[in-house]
Amino acid sequence: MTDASLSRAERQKQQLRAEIIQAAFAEFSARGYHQTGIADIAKRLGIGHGTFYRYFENKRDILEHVINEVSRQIMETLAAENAPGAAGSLAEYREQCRRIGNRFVAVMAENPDMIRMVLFEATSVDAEMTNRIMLLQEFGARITAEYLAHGVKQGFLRADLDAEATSHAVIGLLLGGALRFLYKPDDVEGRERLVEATLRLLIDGVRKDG
Amino acid sequence: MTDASLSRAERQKQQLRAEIIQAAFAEFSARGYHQTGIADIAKRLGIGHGTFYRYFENKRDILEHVINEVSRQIMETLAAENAPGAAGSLAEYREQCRRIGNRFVAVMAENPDMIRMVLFEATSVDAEMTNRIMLLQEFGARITAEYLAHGVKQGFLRADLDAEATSHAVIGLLLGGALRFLYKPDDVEGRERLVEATLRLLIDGVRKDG
Amino acid sequence: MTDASLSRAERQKQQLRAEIIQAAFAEFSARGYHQTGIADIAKRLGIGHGTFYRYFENKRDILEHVINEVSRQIMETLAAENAPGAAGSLAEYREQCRRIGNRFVAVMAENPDMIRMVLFEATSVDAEMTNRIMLLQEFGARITAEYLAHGVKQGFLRADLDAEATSHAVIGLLLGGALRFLYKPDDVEGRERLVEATLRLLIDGVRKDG
Amino acid sequence: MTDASLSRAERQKQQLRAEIIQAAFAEFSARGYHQTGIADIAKRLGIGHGTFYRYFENKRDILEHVINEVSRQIMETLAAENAPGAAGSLAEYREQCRRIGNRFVAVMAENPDMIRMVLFEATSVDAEMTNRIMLLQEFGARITAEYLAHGVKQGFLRADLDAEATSHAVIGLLLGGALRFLYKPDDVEGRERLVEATLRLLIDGVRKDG
DNA sequence: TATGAATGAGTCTTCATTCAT
DNA sequence: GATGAATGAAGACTCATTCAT
Repeated sequence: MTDASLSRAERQKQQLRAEIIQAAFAEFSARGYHQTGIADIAKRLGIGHGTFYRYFENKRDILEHVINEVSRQIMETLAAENAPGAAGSLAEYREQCRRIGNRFVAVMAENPDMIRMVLFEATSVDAEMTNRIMLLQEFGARITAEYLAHGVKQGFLRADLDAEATSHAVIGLLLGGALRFLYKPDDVEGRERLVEATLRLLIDGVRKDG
Repeated sequence: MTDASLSRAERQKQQLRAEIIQAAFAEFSARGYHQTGIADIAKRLGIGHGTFYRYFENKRDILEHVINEVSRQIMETLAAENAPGAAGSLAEYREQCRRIGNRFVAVMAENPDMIRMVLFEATSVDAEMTNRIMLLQEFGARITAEYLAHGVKQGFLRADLDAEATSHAVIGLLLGGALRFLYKPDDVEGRERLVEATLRLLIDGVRKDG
Repeated sequence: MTDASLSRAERQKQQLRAEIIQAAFAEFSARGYHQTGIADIAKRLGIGHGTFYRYFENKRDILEHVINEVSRQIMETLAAENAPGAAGSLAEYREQCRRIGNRFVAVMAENPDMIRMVLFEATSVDAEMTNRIMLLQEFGARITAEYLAHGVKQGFLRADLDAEATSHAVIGLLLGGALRFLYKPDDVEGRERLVEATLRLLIDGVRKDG
Repeated sequence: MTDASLSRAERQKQQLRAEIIQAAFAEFSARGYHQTGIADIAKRLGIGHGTFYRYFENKRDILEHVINEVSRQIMETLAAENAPGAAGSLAEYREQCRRIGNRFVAVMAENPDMIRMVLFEATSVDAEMTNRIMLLQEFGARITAEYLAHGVKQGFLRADLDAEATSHAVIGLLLGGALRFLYKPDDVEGRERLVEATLRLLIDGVRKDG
């Protein structure tokens, strides 16, 4: 994202831009989008709040960028490292799911506010923003569907599995898990049990000869 | 809720009170809590906005009542008719799940804004309100856990099932399904496929000898 | 004020009217005119606040009647019993002043809110009402001037006394004393010392051969 | 109060702050505290009413500052120039009283609304503010008591003078005089007669061998 | 006649956004 | 480019007053 060919001033600008997004994320998460003023974001960075408007159009604009950033991280989490076609057997598939699950858990544990941001704050602004969140879900579902379809083709998931419909159910599983982070952020044991239960439910629910 | 022993005036008051809650629900769902003014609610009913304050303390208060009403409906939907201990076999259990699922779908289909209200709007107001929503989830999970524990005891769900942890996963399934109603309110076919896929995932994921 | 020839209903009406004035006085004194609502007055009497408007035009109107009542009491206190021409010597004059002073103190001690009402509340409403309070002062000054003029004529007050101007100064003495009741309602000893000091200042300040 | 070391912007800010206090004083005096809106104050200065809130917390806050300013001026008037211990004889004492009296008259004549502000408006807001006004009186009384006590010690005021109690009576004299300014702002002759009569009453009322 | 439900004018206050310095 | 002073639209809430029952 940062380019070595940029001038020093240009890089500083990019840097501040990123910091504003970070600060906005922090404030929006902590107090909520509607309860946060532009001045709060600026104050957190120690800059004048007029400066904010040199980097972003308006309050809605910064939310957009915050959500973009969070979306990017979530999508990376779900998509990275594990190609849908990597698993060749149910055991490998189970391992792949566990890896993704653990990665998802790790990211959420590190920053539980990400889920609050996309599910609670972004969805209270306007239809367009809510729609973006829905598309994010859709994206997750599509990735998931590919995994499932691959498993069916490979023969270790049951042949009559409705990959597309099931993928939405799987996204629900992820959502349910994520919400537990918000309600009980410190319940590490409960979280691990939830991961296990979810994986078991998922694998047993989709595998062949289940 | 309405009492035949109440005077005519008293009944009219109860009636208007209920209508204000209805109107507030409609406005909050349509434009969002933060984008809705008390005047909007009053205008929808054709009453003066001062009248609103004869029935509710303030904006936060009406939200509370709206959420109470929605919560009540959701809890009724999940809890009514089907006792956790009613199923005696996997087949009966499957039927029970399908009945609950269909009922849930029917309620959501009739009023998809209920989920928007609890998941999107209520969660953007303050910590206390968000917590209430979390408790609603918790309630759903507890009911679900009873169903699961019963199945384990009866022997048609696998003995090593972690009923409590799994119940949270099941709530996620419900949530995921509900969100589809918001994104694609008119996709009846997709909805039916999702119900089927979710039931299949759930049953196969928990049943014995899975 | 109440007339035996009035019908029973009429007398009840007069009675309630008087009670409303009493209640308004109590509320205005306790919370202040601007902080008191018509509903507060009605609630104190246990009547509907619509009823209020059957007895008084509006909020301003009830204040007018409260002030009239208080004015009447104050004027009675100052004027009653002691005719300006009653004193024939300095000693008698001193006794007369002491009697009036004690009477004034007794009335204020019984109801210190009277002074608050006329000096603090009534004067914060509008020019017309403030003017009425000023006229009340004027009335007090005129009575006082008569006492003083009489003393000059009788020869026990100094011949060059400016009765009219001095009368305003004397009203100031009364005011100053009255304010002490509000600030230190329970300082009985201080009050008695103030009465003594005021009388001494007054008598020595106006007597002949001073 | 203004500091030469302040930046230009800082000085302008101080300036506007002072102007807002001035404007608030003018509006509160003219229409009354309760009848004055923040918008009225802003309009008088030709500034947006949002600007007001950059300088003062709320309506109550500006009143506090107005009263502080008026209090300061009144206390300066009463306390400045004339040390309580300056007079060495009754003649000097009389001159001192006349100087203070004239100064007081001059200040009141220039701005008769000061007395309206402290006595009428401030006392109609809440108990705390009323108490501040009482303390202002108390302050005046204490200064006065020092003058009186000094006179007693010097021997030109009578030995049995109750300086403290009498001081409250003297404050009453000042109050009574001040109220005349409000009722008859243009009666210069009456005012001079009142000053004379008050001084005479005061001096004769406290001097030795009276 | 008494009531209190309904009303909306009026006011405070916040905060996103602009722009002169 | 950065700043923060200024702005006013917007919105929550109160309460005196009216009037149907």
